[in-house]
Amino acid sequence: MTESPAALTVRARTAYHHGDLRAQMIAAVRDLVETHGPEGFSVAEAARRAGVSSAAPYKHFKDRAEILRGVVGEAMDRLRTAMETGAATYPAGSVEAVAAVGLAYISFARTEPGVFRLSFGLTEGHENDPDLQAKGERTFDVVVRCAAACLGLPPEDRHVQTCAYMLWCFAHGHSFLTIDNKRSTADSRIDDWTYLLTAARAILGQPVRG
Amino acid sequence: MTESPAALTVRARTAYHHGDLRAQMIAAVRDLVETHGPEGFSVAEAARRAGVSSAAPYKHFKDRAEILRGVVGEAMDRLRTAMETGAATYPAGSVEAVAAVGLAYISFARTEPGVFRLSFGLTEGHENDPDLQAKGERTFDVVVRCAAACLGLPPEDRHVQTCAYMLWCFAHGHSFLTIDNKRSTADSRIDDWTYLLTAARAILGQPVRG
DNA sequence: GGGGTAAAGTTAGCAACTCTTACTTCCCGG
DNA sequence: CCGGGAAGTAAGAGTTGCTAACTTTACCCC
Repeated sequence: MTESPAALTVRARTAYHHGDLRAQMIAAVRDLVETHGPEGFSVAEAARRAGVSSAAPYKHFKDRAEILRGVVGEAMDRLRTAMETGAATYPAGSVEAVAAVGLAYISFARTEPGVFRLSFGLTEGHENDPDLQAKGERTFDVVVRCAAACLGLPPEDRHVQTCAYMLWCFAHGHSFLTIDNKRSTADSRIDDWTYLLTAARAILGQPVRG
Repeated sequence: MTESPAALTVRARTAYHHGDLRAQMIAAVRDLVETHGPEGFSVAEAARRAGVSSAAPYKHFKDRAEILRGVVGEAMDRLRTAMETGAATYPAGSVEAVAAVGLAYISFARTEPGVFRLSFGLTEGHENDPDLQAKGERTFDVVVRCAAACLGLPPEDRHVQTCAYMLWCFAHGHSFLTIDNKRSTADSRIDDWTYLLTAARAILGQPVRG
């Protein structure tokens, strides 16, 4: 907050002895969750990896659940930007742009299944966190805007909202079923892009009702 | 108690001291998972509820994960029968029958979110269990048969498989987003039935491609 | 009935984990 | 240079997963 060595002070405020343990904990947890599954994570092990005592993390996080929330919050940000850049690679208003958003979603789930599961499947206490809920809404807005552009309707339109939600359902379900290995071998032969494009066309091609 | 007829002997084989601890453990775990979330379950607490020592469950289950697998297996059976009876309430081949299957799926998720999450979201070691995988396939077959009847094609048809999978994705995603409280208030105003019927029409109404 | 056997339960205990408390170390502003 | 506070440590309470060694119980066969 003091302005003398502006940028450095801000960094030093959180760095200190160790060098921003908060960020390093989140990184360590991400790694653990990815390699050992969302359950196979412990504060103790993450602290060990960060090279600090097992009590140190509690100076930065209230409890275990808050660490998870930190990881999820950071993941949500990355997911949203991935979706936005995905949409930007196709003409605004095209079905392809919608499918690209879904592809970004599924790619995230594929490359970081642990964190993805953590973000959605688990309810270790972050199910009603207002901060994360807000981030979730912002992420959903990306889908809404793309659907609106594609349908030529304002984002507030009820039909747009419904379609966007249906698209989200589809991508979400597909992501989970894929990383949970629940798909039969027959399903796995078709690639994500075909699936997404087909779904987007099916859902957005519907007549406006109600 | 000592009757020595065959039927009683079979029961006594599993009953014994306590009265089928295996089943009581599964019931206790179901209850715990439902009230405290999928994470907030411990073998110790479940044993406490069943009125036995914390080591007793290990006479029936290899480890914690096997207990979970037991719960999931039992849940899968109930889910499948619910889906089958759902389909049976509408004329075979109707879109409504397909939607009813989805409704059974979502209703299960709504009434038993903990067990549902346990069955799908978590990967505590049951992700590759062949027994559960087989049960999963049988459950999916219900969707496939309904979709086939609706499309007037054999269940082995590629298009049927794809449509069934898409329907599953939708129901699965909708279930998770609902129980995870990820839906915006706008979405929650539409009921499950309308959603499902719309989705089924959109997906099954697609032209046969490939 | 009386013993052998195996299932089902017990207590005791280890290692690991979460989180708290009390103490130490280090940086920074006045 | 010194006091305050942030960031760390060590030690410990309490819970958990699971194992080992033991006891109790019901059944089978003679």
